Amino acid sequence: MATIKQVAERAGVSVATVSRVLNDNGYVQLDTRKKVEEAIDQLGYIPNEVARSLYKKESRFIGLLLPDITNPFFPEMARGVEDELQEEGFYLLFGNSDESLERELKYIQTFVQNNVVGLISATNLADKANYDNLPIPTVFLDRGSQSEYSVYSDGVEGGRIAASEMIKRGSRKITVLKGPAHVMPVQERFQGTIEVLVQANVDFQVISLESLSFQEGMRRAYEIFEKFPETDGIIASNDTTATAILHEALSRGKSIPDEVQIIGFDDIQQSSLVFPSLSTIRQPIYDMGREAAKLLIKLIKKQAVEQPHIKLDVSYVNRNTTRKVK
Amino acid sequence: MATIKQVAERAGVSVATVSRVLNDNGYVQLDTRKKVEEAIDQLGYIPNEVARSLYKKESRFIGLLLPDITNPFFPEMARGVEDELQEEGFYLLFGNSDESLERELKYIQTFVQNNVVGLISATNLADKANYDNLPIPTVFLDRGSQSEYSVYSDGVEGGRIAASEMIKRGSRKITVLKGPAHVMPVQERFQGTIEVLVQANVDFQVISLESLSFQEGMRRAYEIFEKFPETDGIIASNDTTATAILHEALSRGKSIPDEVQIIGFDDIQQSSLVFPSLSTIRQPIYDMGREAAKLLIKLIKKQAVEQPHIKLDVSYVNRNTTRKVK
DNA sequence: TTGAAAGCGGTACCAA
DNA sequence: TTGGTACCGCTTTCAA
Repeated sequence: MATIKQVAERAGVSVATVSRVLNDNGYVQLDTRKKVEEAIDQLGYIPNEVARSLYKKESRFIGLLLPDITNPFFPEMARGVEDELQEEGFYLLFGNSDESLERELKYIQTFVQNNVVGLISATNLADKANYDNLPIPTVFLDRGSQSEYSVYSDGVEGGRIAASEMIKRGSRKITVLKGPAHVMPVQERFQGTIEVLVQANVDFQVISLESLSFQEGMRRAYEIFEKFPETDGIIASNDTTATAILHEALSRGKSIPDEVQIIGFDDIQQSSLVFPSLSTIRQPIYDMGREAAKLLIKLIKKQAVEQPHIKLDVSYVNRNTTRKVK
Repeated sequence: MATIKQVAERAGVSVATVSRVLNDNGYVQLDTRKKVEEAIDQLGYIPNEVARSLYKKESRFIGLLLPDITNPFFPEMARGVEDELQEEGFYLLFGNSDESLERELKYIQTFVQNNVVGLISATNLADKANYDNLPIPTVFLDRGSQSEYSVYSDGVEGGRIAASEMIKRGSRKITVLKGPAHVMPVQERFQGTIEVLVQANVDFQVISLESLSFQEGMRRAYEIFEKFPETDGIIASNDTTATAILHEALSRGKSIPDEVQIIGFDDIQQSSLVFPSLSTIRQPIYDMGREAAKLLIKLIKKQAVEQPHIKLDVSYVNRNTTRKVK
């Protein structure tokens, strides 16, 4: 790997001059610049970003913290983040926290140690202490509006929509899934749903979920159909649990959506591929990632931020686990 | 952010001594160490990895290059890589190449500029030039055995298994999908399949795919059912295209698996969630990621590598798009 | 318009 | 057992 010094020698100038042509600042005579550029070409020189980062106390890296990339919700989000960053010349350092506060802290520390210039976090931590007095801006993704900077979608409204679609489409004995307490956006959905259900005065039950996994969905689905066999509509916490419920219903010979309607939340890719395809509340997952990156870049560049909390709209996606509007 | 110098001052020792306690090498008197540790605690000091990296000419980062994390095949792989790395104290720098040679090169360059110590690449590049005389070891993932170090699964055998299961389960007019020429592992599957089909002397057609996307799968599915309505078995290039074919078949009222059997390849998560659930050839995706990371770490540590090419086994997963063995 | 040199925050060699 | 210091590769100030 060639260094700036070698380039300088070859071009017969000082390193300062090379640095000037590299960064295109300060005065450089045209022919001097030419000589330098030739030397750079000949040596195949690329500047060492580590040295730059050390001096400038900042890198081109942004840290992205996710609960688990294996959860189909997150790849799309990560892609949104990356696409936006990439356009702005930033790069991604990435870690799965796996719901471990310790692992999360470890990643944050490593990020900071490496002069990362910003952080995007989509973890579900109960505890914000990990993020206190960080020397870099942080944007929280998909976690409601409680933090200083955040990008999220309108969970309460999504929950409302789910409930009113369910009612509109004829369900009268509804079971609502309540996601784990520490997952903020899932609580908001739940609230929105309950609000509408209470107002409309329809019968409903609540089943609590310990996690948002497929397996937990299966377990609870079993419980639902055993305890509340008369249920004719299920509002799930997310698409993964909705899919689990769909499976359990199908394997019990329930006709979907005729006997039971199901509405999910998120609109992950696979929701259109299950059978029957899943009606759901769509979050603009990719855009959420993109917006978070945009906001973070503004913060990094110290540009004015008009909206520290960006709330994106959700919408109902009508597929085949719900009936026609009556 | 405290620096080593501040720690040294506070502890009343030299930076050299602080460095020694930090790295736990060289002689340090017990009470000196105590003083230093106290100073570190009081200042909340964490060493700057950038400075370390500059001096040592290596970081704790490994670059991971993927075609597209949004493709459900890759998250699991990335997770395998990360889990292994994390245990060894390495971190992940990550980029989606998006099938663009240029973008790929850009990422590789950035990785190198940042003293990354190793590279894992799962892209489909036709062109290996991007990887020539890199100063760091590279492991190629899911790309056959042609490169110096590689981790992949036995595609040829997988293709054979798919064909023989298809025949065993009664299909006699088989359509085989042929993935894009530049995607190596997909070609191997194809070869294995053809080999068995020819040997068994059964009727078959080949349909070429321009990509492995769901949309392309839909297009070709249409073509298959129009051109070869008598097809009674379809061997897809991967699970995504298999799922597309399943949809098209279902929407044409074909009974699956009675009229047409379908076998996919990969066993991505969603394959067990589609309906009917997809019979497929399972690749150990997570383990592939993990093995690649293991191999790379060996290379980085300059440990002996007995196996530069690691081929993992595939297996048939019997689900509901295939019939009982006759 | 150019170059010399200090400094970013560590590590490691050598001398004390 | 400890400290002084050169050095990693770059940027930037200051002087020429």
